[in-house]
Amino acid sequence: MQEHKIKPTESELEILQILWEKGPSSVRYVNDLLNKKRSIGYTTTLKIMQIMTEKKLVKRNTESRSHIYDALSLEQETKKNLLQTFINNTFKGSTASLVMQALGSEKTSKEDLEEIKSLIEKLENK
Amino acid sequence: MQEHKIKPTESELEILQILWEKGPSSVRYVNDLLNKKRSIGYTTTLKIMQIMTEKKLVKRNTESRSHIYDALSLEQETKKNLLQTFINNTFKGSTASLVMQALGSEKTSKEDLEEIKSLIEKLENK
DNA sequence: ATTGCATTACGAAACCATTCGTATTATAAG
DNA sequence: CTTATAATACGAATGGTTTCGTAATGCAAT
Repeated sequence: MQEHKIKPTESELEILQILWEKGPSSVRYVNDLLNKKRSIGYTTTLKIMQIMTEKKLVKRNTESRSHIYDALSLEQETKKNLLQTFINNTFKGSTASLVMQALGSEKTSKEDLEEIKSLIEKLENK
Repeated sequence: MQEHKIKPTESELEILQILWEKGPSSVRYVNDLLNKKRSIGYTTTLKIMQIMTEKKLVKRNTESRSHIYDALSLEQETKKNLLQTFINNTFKGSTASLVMQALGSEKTSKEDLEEIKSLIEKLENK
């Protein structure tokens, strides 16, 4: 369990997503991946990851020449927190409003709709 | 249709929610409502609303002594944009992931679940 | 050991949101 | 008209993110 609310910034979240997906990584590796999406300098990525270390969003292994960073916050936990904050700010705390808006305005595949429907049915039978 | 992406800050969104719900309002009125949730100075609220005017998030009528502000962006449109950005940043663009996370980790009432289910069924029959 | 390269460390600049103190202005009451 | 009150205008401080230049450092190859 975390002490403080985990609220990564957009840049930090970008990096966390990479660490969650790829596992422990060097700055070089993360920066290369980021640059496939947008232009960002190496030292910028480094700086953000150093700050993330101070904030305990990641931990780093400094044994080898190039430090290896690993996410400390869990993907699920973090997304859950971010989502809760977002629902509170934007949909006045109503999960249903969020879901209606999401499904209503976005194109979701038949398979995804089916999956969501069965989740709902599972939730209803509890 | 808007030229630029509408991205109100948290404070601005707080104010927009009030304007959407209550209609055109004075700074005094908005500030009083805000202070039911949290402590915020009158001139702070004023300043934010002035900035929102510059950003064209609201328009203001300066005819009377106390200016009356009105939301320029539509509630639906704005929330849709914010949601899309959030899904992109946090759920890699997957609406289904967002919905699963939302329904899975939050307690949603039976009525809401039913409503969502019938929305899904309506979407499936198109 | 020296050189060259990649990495980390440091610090500053630019930008933006938030906050509020103070000054100015308009209105209403007397 | 004068004064008190309430509103707006202005500007500045604060705090945080993002960005990057430059310096220092470690490592590997010669």
